[in-house]
Amino acid sequence: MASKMLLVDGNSLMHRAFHALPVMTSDSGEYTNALHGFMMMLLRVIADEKPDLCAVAFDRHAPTFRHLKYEAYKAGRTPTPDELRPQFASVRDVLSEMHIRIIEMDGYEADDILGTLSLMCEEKGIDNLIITGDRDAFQLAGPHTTVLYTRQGIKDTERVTPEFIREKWNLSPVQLIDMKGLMGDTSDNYPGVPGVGEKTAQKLIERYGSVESVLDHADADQKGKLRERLLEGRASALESKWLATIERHAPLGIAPEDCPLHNLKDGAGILARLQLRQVSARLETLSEAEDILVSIHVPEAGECELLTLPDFSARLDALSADIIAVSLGTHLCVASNDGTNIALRLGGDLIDPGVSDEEAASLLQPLLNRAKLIVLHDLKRLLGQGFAFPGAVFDVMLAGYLLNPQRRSFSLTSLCAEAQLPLNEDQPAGTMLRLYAVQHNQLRKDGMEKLYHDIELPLARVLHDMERAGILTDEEALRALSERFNAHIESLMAGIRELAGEELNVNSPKQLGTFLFETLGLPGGKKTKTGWSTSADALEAIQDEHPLVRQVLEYRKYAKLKSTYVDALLRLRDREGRIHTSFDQTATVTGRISSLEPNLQNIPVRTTLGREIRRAFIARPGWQLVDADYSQIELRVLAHMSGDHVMIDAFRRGQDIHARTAAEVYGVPLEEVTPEMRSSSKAVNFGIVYGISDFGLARGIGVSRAEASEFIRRYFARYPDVKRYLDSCVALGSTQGYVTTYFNRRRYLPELSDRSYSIRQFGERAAMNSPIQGTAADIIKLAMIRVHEALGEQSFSARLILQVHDELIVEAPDDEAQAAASLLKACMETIVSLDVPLVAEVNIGHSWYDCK
DNA sequence: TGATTCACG
DNA sequence: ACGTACGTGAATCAA
Repeated sequence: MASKMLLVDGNSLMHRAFHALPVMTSDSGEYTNALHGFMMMLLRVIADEKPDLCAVAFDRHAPTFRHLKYEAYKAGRTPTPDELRPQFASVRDVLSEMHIRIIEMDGYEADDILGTLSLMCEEKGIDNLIITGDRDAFQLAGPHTTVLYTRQGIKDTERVTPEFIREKWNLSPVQLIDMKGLMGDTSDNYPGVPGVGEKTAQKLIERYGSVESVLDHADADQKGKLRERLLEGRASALESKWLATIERHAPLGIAPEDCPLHNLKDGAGILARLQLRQVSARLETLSEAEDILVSIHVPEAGECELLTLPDFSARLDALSADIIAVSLGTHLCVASNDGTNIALRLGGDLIDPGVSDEEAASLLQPLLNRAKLIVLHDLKRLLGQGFAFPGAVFDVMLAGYLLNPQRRSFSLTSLCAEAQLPLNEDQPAGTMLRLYAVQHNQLRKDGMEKLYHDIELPLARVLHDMERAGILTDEEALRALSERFNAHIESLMAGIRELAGEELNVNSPKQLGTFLFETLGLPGGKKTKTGWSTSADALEAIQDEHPLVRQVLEYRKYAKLKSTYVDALLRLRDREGRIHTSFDQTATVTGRISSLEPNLQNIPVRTTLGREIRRAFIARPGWQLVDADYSQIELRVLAHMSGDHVMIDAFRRGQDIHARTAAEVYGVPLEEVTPEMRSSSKAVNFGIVYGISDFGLARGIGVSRAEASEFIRRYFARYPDVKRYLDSCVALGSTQGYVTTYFNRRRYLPELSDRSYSIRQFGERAAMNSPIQGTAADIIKLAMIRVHEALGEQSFSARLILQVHDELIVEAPDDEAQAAASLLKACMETIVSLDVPLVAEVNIGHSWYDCK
């Protein structure tokens, strides 16, 4: 399906609407008649024409502007009535709430802007419709351009096409300019040739083709009064023609594709405030059908040809199309929107060696360099395989993730399956182009284009650089820890065997549970789905019952540290001793990134013993680690999103938020908060972020469920806006089926309509937590992109190497460490501006352990 | 493969 | 009458 653009002359339509309707005001006294008429008109056209792109142009009244054309225009115009003027501000507000692009520019009138955009559309083959009450715009009509002319009122419209103009005047659209040059225009205050009206002008242009030609032949061909008038009016005619010509090459810096229509319904709020009931109703009807409005050009993909290396290479060289899909699997497959769809077999066997990844990369690189857009699957992976993408990229994997982060697979196969696109395993590039079209549309419809282009996609390149850089580990330190832990493990194991008096596999929860609670008959055993619980929680509760229990807990601690961390790290070091984790950008439903092989986001820190492992993460000799972490980012996000004044006040004053919470909830002055009061309040703050439940809180701080419930009640009494906000998350999640972050990242919550009570409860907690956790994730992702960019631009040798959800780690040469620390802190604290300050704490040390 | 446990934010 | 704190990944056991 092809694109379709709506181009609206804001000034012209507002004037038309104003004069067509009696003055109306809202209860608060704002004039709304022009606004009402304008919006009714606009929404009707959107409903009828179903455009997917739309822009509204306004004249800009810049007092410093001295353009001749503008002055001439202004001179002939009556001043804007006082009842209309404020409505121009309102219409801008409404349009921006509806995400409709407003364009205005010093030195250009609205019709110049529309003329420029419609020419761009013509060149790209995008059908476009210009809505205006100004007949001058007829000159813009073309093969893809129709002028929707609104007559005296606002209901009656005429579709002006080149054919219409030919029929009516027997002229081409641009010849209307010539006609206007001769006849002039009283309302726009240019004279043309005095005494020449529409009929005469039309006949002359029909015969001679242009003003210049009419004038050149006037002396010889004409006689009498007309000859005299034409000769005398020569200068005036030429100037009038120039004045009547709409500029079509204004330097807008905006392309049609930058003006997508999406989420119009976001304007509902402001329309309600302005009491535009009819407009609201029309918007609502329209929004229901909104998803069928969106369409973009889907390139046709022909049959895929399997080619030999020379043929493939020749076809690549000849390829000039602008959108190129590239897929790398068993075959290197390339498709483009000019219909090309070719494949080359990769790898192969001993008999037929085929083409290697490196050869494929160098073969493809020239195309990657010159293509306007490369569509691919998993940018970070392809960067790792040696491909470079200097230009624009669309990653269908990341788009799929944003569209629904909950799906279990983001493989090309499963993405295509969901979009109902048949995928041939050997030739996926053609299908990928179609997938791109579908996703591009959907992202726009869901309002996630900015999130995609400004956060998710650029982050893939940052993560690639971080993976490649890796972090240095100290082999000696790791070996020493391994042996030290091993000694503990062996002696604990021996002790346990002795106490148990039999061969007991402590690693087996089943064996351990049976032994403790049945063989030994210890009291107070809790059960899980499959048997006795042997979790640390359960064991701590019975540690005084038998000496073996404490030993098991101890054993578990050391075994965990050794196998999961120390030994795994030793295995995964590269030749230089660096560890390269993989960041998975599509693993979480909230928008966080995850780290695997090894997971460097769960390196121990909470216990003294575990924290020792951080001594093994070091900077190169002569370098430092610079570690910055956000302070309370999730609670700050909550304060901002809920708008709760008490919480905002606490952060603005730089107070200890848990202590302040305790003071509020216990009703004591800040100075009188005891460590115990602070500690339980801290647990409640955590609970709030997790989606509070009395049961969960009771377990968290070891009080009765009733006490926890009372605690929560008091908390919400002091933070009423937090309560309102969390409730609204659940309500919104239920009505629209999903919740969103500050940057419009989406999480669907089918759990909220599940039959099972406990699943619905889970859905509610997720509805409260996801916008908070997700917004924090968005913020640090933005900070990572900014830090990465700043380090590069300012020629630092320092590199971003790790992210741990609210913490960034940079490796920097000694002499850059201070500057890198300042840069990190500044980037992280200023990356977004919320109603509360963001605070990042920075530390420099040679090891991760030292960054505390 | 799923369940359990435990490390992190 | 039900059964929960939110989000992850790795090691291990038991089918």
